Amino acid sequence: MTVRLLLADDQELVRSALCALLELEEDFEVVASVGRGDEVVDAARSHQPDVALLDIEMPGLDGLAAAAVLKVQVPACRVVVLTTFGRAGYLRRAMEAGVAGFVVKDAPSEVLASAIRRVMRGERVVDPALAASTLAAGESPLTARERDVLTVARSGATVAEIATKLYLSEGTVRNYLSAAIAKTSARNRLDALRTADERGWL
Amino acid sequence: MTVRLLLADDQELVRSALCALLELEEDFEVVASVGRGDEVVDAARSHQPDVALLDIEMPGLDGLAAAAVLKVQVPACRVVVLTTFGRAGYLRRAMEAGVAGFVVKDAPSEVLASAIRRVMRGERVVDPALAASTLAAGESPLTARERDVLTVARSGATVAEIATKLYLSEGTVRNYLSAAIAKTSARNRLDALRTADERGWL
DNA sequence: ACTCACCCATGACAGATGTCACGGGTGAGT
DNA sequence: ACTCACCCGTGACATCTGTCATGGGTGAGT
Repeated sequence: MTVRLLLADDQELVRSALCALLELEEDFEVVASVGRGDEVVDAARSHQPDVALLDIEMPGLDGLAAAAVLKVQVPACRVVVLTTFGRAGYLRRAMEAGVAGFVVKDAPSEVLASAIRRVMRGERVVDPALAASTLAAGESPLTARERDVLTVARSGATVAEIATKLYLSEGTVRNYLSAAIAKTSARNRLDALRTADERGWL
Repeated sequence: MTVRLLLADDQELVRSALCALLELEEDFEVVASVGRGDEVVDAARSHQPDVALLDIEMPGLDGLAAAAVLKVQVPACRVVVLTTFGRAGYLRRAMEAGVAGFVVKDAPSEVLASAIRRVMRGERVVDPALAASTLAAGESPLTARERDVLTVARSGATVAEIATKLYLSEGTVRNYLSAAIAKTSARNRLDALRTADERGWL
């Protein structure tokens, strides 16, 4: 019984390389391959894969968002997220999206193959080291607004510009930034941005 | 006549996937495969590949630095840089390192194959769109010291901290930062960091 | 009803940051 | 010799940031 696979990765070369790699396994068959997040669901509907391998960084639709939609629209298709970064926030969001497996790209290829097979048996597969770091990073202490302010600040905007963009007063923006800096125990706006980003709090 | 290839990429999965992909071609043979930049030269010496495929982001030694060393130590081995980002600065540094080809990972797989074959014929291969953007970004107007200050600032350090770390006075640090901000026509330290990074000026 | 967390805002203040003008030292190129 | 670019520094100034106290409004939970 062969496993029918859907591949989604925005990097053409990586995608076709993965395809070549997986086709080497006797029991795998790649039935569809897309380069954008918003093409995942359509492809899954028409090809009915058993497992979808999704990268997170994709144009159109985030891989995790795609996973969430897939969960509803094509529930028979299980999702394995395959991404470059094992960042804490990603894992958390992935779990919330109902993902069955989470594999980082610097794992050896046997890990991916075995993850796919185990997911097919109904198991949930996550790299233990990753799970630990996610637990360590914890839930995001940032409120919605604090996140908003931080993400706008990321582009290098001044307080005044953030205020205009979010229809807030400058004082309010400063307050949110201050709160965010305190919660990340940073010294700076920049520092806060860095650590919040690292822990997947954005 | 088969082309002997050396693969270097820190992501296990991508590396073995690329290996599978390239082995599909009749005239390619992967003779070595490493995951760290500082293993490239040793592997090249012992396996004598015709072409080395190097990723840029690697632990130990930068892919471009590895290319430069290779140029001297194993001159018979041509280098093709294969990387995620087509950032302007990378291309420039690659050319300075004497690289023969530059391919981005979101190119289709035929591009990589043909690039390798063309490099074997002695040609230089660069994506035209990439070359154009590099030309547009231009040379870095930043002086060495301005770069230093910026890179330290990246970690979210304050002026005082940067000063201590670089053994400078605070005033000098402020001056350099100010100059860097002006040269990138940014509004901020953060903004300057962003744009300088984008253009490969760091 | 009451608490609590979050939203938004204002005002005030210390300290950090960015800008400017200025000066002195070095080495490379003309 | 002279220019020029870069290095490093100082001092002063305006502005931007980050912090704190304070207060009002909302909705969810007890």
